Amino acid sequence: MKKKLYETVIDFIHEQIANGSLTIGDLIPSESQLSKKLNVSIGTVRKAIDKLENTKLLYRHHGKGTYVSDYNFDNSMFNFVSYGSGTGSSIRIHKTTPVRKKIKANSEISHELGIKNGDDVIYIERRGYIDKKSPVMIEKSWWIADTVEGLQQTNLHIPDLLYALISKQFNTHITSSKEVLTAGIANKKNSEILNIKPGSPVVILHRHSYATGKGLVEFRITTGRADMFSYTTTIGNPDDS
Amino acid sequence: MKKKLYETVIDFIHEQIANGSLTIGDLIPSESQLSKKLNVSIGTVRKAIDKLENTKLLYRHHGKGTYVSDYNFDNSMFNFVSYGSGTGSSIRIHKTTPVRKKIKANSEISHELGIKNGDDVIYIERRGYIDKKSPVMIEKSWWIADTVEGLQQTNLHIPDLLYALISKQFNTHITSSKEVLTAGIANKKNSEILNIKPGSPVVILHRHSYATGKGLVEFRITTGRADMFSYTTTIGNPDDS
DNA sequence: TAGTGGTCTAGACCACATA
DNA sequence: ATGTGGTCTAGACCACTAC
Repeated sequence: MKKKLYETVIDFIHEQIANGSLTIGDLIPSESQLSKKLNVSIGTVRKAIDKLENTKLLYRHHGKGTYVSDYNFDNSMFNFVSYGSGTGSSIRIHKTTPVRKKIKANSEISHELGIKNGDDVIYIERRGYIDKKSPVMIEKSWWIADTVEGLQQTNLHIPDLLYALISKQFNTHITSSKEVLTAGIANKKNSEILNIKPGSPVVILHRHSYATGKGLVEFRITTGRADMFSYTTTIGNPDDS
Repeated sequence: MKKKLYETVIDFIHEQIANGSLTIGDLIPSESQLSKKLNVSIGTVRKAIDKLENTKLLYRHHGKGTYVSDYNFDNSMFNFVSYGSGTGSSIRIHKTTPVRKKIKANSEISHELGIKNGDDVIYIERRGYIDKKSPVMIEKSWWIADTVEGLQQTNLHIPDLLYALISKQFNTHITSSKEVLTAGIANKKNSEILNIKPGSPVVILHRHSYATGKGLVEFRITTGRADMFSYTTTIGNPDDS
């Protein structure tokens, strides 16, 4: 398949972000500048930026320019909600990473990731905290080993925003995710970790994440206290209203 | 504000669907035909169709044409899930409408809809069934009265797909919605309706819906049995992967 | 006034589907 | 071979922002 011109523009911007030339809040070069630099027409640049705006990596401000957004795939649409308020706030959760190792995929995980039983995967278990006390969420994720080889090394610091690391370190850019949310009941182990009574409701989120040019790369299960999370999303294009 | 040309194209297609000239599965006129008919350039037609494809009203098939999709805003991303399976199926739920009336908005509803306390709203209460037995969900919705005046008349049949009626009858086209989902516990009244034990987990969905040219028009609260629903969504643009 | 993104045009050429 | 959507070009003009 021939590479599309607007994809080279997308790749260029991804690269600028990955290598640190561009970071959150930065103004990217104007459309006409990119057009000259990359030798493509301005319409092609616009198409590329349209796509990146859709994925929320960039946002435009008429008359000023186009900025790198702070949109955070890691938080997904699954947000901490402060007590009593129904509005999904975007309080950032601090995460620890108690477990990380390379393992062989069992039948469930290989099925979810579309690989063969026993293939290498890198397993990461994280816990999310609002404050110093007990965690409010447990996050288990399995990565196809090839794409993030080395992530299991304990000398590699994992920041709160895992995908930012994945982008910089492994040149793997998560551009979309599919999430399925259900409600459930905490089992004994999870209730101990989350410091809630066994039988308390929890929200369970299954996520499949896809990277540019690589397809499905991660499967993740997040379990959160039902009293502390809500899930917010938008359907359709609000700009059309 | 001056009307944009591509909006006239969007309006044209909405109208064709609303008046029945186009319906689910139909091939819409080709881009060049629309371009001639509406006296706009083909690029403008493409931009309009891009937008409608984003809202999932249309989908394109290279070499064949552009079709009206069966995408259903009513079902939202909140889908019935069959027992034991974690995959969100798209089984259609049959709905009854036991309550519909024009009322004055209380403080909560007026706040949610951005209107004044005591303004007219049309209240619709519906229940969703998988089979003939007990309902699996309760749906309460409040509409700004002006936009759907007459919806409260009991001689007006409300189909399972409420938005299809709203589109045809009131020329109001829902193009986007914001949804917030939380888990909760069934109160006494709801547990009786849903035929579950009080204290059982339920999923609670708050939805704000927006229509072309009218902004926010509906606020809705849906309560469903946690054992029978999941919520599925996609973040970003899957085509980029 | 200069620079940005937003809209719109009028083509060319390519890739896919159908007959 | 014909018609469809998909990519790409090379402009024009408008609307918003900053100085």
